[in-house]
Amino acid sequence: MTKPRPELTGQAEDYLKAIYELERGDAPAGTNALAERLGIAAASVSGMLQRLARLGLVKTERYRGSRLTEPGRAVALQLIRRHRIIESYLVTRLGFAWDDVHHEAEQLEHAASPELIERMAKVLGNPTADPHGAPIPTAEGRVDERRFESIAALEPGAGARVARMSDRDPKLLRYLAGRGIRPGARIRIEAKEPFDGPIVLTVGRERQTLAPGAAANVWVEPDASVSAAAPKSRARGGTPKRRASGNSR
Amino acid sequence: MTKPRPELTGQAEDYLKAIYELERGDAPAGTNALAERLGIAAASVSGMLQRLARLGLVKTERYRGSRLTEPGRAVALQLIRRHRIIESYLVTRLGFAWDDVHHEAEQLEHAASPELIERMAKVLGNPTADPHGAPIPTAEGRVDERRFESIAALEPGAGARVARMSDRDPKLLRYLAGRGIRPGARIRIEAKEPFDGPIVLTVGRERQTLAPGAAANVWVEPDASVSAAAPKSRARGGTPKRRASGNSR
DNA sequence: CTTATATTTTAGTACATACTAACTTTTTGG
DNA sequence: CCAAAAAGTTAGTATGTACTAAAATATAAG
Ligand SMILES: [Mn+2]
Ligand SMILES: [Mn+2]
Ligand SMILES: [Mn+2]
Ligand SMILES: [Mn+2]
Repeated sequence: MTKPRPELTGQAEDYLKAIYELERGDAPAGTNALAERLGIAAASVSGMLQRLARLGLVKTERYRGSRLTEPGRAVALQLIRRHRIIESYLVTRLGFAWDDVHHEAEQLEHAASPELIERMAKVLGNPTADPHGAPIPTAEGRVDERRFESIAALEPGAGARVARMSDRDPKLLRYLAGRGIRPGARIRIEAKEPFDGPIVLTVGRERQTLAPGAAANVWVEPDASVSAAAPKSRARGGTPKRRASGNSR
Repeated sequence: MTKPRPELTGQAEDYLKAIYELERGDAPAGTNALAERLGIAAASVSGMLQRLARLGLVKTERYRGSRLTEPGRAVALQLIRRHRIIESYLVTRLGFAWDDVHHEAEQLEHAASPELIERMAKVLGNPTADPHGAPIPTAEGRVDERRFESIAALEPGAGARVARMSDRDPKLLRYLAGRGIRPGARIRIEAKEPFDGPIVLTVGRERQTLAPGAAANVWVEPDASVSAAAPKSRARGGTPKRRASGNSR
């Protein structure tokens, strides 16, 4: 039943992926957000969105934003599958550094055939997450879409397990990894300065301080085994904590 | 010293590779030949050649043909290196069929970074030939450029070792492999019918008949150990044997 | 030599993708 | 509710790459 969708360009694929990553349940992906994410002028994005709409891959509401149609979503998920399997393969079979594979995968994802991807996946034992903790969609397009909270959203006293981190900035990844922060790591928030101040946390048994800009790129799931420990002091600050919502970027 | 040549498109790279493969010592690559090889209209090729000339990658003599400049040749050789290492990797590490990798490599060669290629090469132990017997240029751009004779050019009685075969047509590759003809195989020409008739040859100890159209895609090096055996009957035919020249395709 | 054929280039067009500048619509803050 | 700011779109242009049809040049045949 899979229609032989007439070869999309790599560019178009990247747009679909970006929309997938930016639309948030009810909220469609904004043109400016897409433009920034893709490093392309907003005007150009407008144009491309119209083409994608014409192809039935996105639904655009003028001046309001865009969301994927079902076919568009399917394309995006396949691309994401390719990306994440490639990343996994490069790290585990070819010795790439985990902070360095994103860029390579960004290119290869458009050139790798489904056969290649399935062969890689098989060699790897059909992994379900990439090196950065991101879930890998199945060949049928199913994917774990749970959203996690970022470290920046946790309150002092909270314990958590790092589930996933953004792979887009190698420098940031290296910085975080150097502090022991990587998928699977257990952390506990010790203190949090107001006004977007630094976050003090324990990683393993090291105490670390993290800028909220960095913390926003690390998503965690609650971890009861660590949680109960520290004193649940009322958050002291002034700024009303806006729940820094799930896994953007 | 390597100027940061401003990212060529994959298309442009493929043109350069095609020119490399089609120019023959003195003879420049013809526009029509390029067009056929690339599956593109001759008029379009004319246009691209002008752009490549403007970039200093080819030298075109109007109405006469094109040849690579030194920089152009360097680009072509790097592309060929990527192509052949990818083919080798896919066959030996990912279980691809050797008659099936060409198409995949044709895409990946434009997306794979030098780092990826060198990592693959290392894992493979820096191979010097791809699965079809084609030599792999070094990272510095050195390559074995010997030309071999095709089976079609051999006289009855001649013994030879298969050095290399065209990888462009999977069906043909499967056909030939099914007859034991693959790089390294030892053969001997038993008879050759005139007027482009079939070629009778021994592969291992099997006797095979081969159409000249197929034989033209297999290149061999002389093998003295087999050569002396059969009776060197004078070629019987009428057609003056035009030396079917080296490794085209 | 001269013409017919083969090869190659030019002209004109199209599509994908990008840009900047100018304009329109929506959102926000007073 | 309204003006300013933010977000998004349109207009006009550019580049890469392709096409077909027509013209130019080179080569082969008589
Ligand atoms: Mn990409
Ligand atoms: Mn990743
Ligand atoms: Mn190619
Ligand atoms: Mn090959």
